[in-house]
Amino acid sequence: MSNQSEVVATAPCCAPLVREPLTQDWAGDLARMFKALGDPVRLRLLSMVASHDGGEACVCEVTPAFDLSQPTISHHLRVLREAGLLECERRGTWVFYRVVPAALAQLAAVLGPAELTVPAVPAELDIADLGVRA
Amino acid sequence: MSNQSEVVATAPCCAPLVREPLTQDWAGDLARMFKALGDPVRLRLLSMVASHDGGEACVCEVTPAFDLSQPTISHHLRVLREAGLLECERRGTWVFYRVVPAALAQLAAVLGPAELTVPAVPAELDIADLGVRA
DNA sequence: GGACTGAATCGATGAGTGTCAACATTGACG
DNA sequence: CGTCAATGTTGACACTCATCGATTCAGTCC
Repeated sequence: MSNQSEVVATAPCCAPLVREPLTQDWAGDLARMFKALGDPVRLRLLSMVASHDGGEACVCEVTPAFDLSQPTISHHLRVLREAGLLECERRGTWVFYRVVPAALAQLAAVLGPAELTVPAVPAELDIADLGVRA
Repeated sequence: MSNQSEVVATAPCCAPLVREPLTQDWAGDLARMFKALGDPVRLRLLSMVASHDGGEACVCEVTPAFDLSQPTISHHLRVLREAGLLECERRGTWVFYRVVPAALAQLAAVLGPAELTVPAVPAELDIADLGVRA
């Protein structure tokens, strides 16, 4: 609704990935994180945790959303945790997961025309546009 | 007080992934792209192409950087191409690859400026460090 | 303490993936 | 034409991964 206009097209120098070839070590680290995201179930898990109230969710809250067994969900959560994208904390009987913002920020920064340099305006940049333009 | 912090407070919506649970379809599409990035070789390939002069590079220019056979490199390039992250064009004997900026932008946007998700202490979150380090 | 609930781990299995050697294809150049 | 160099494709193999059932571990409540 509001004028999102041409806010996006900033950042002349941009993502490290575009600026110079990745080192082998760095590519390995990043690949481990991207690989963790390379599964629809894990992506949805991450999103559900991130968008849940308080930025955290317990396993029993996210499990019913999938047609998968509890061990499988637990496995995927572990993959995300070992990739550094999620962290967990036991509270009584339940285990709560929440995202690690810095990890997501790192990935976004590597990929993208970093919105980091954008001042204030980008309330909503329409990803829908970017997506459907195949 | 007129800097980011206030904007952050008034802009609760940020990355789609954090704002609401991903739909199954969307997660599938995104996962296919992330999976393509989930390999160190492919990440380096993408980076080498993106950072090459003119934003494009031919296979013979990137292949020597790896201890892999040429068919293997070709395979990885194809995976990146089918994921929509690269596009290629034949020019004489050579085939030049270049990145699809919109695809990278989409992924970066989905992951989102996690900066916005941390309302309290945005100043101390040094994303630049995360990016360029090492 | 004993029974119950939520979550992680283990072992197995079928599907998927990275890699290579061998072959096919495309275009350049005598 | 015919040959050569640059890429893509195919088939095969080993290895990884997603998934499940069964089991185990951690806490709570009676």
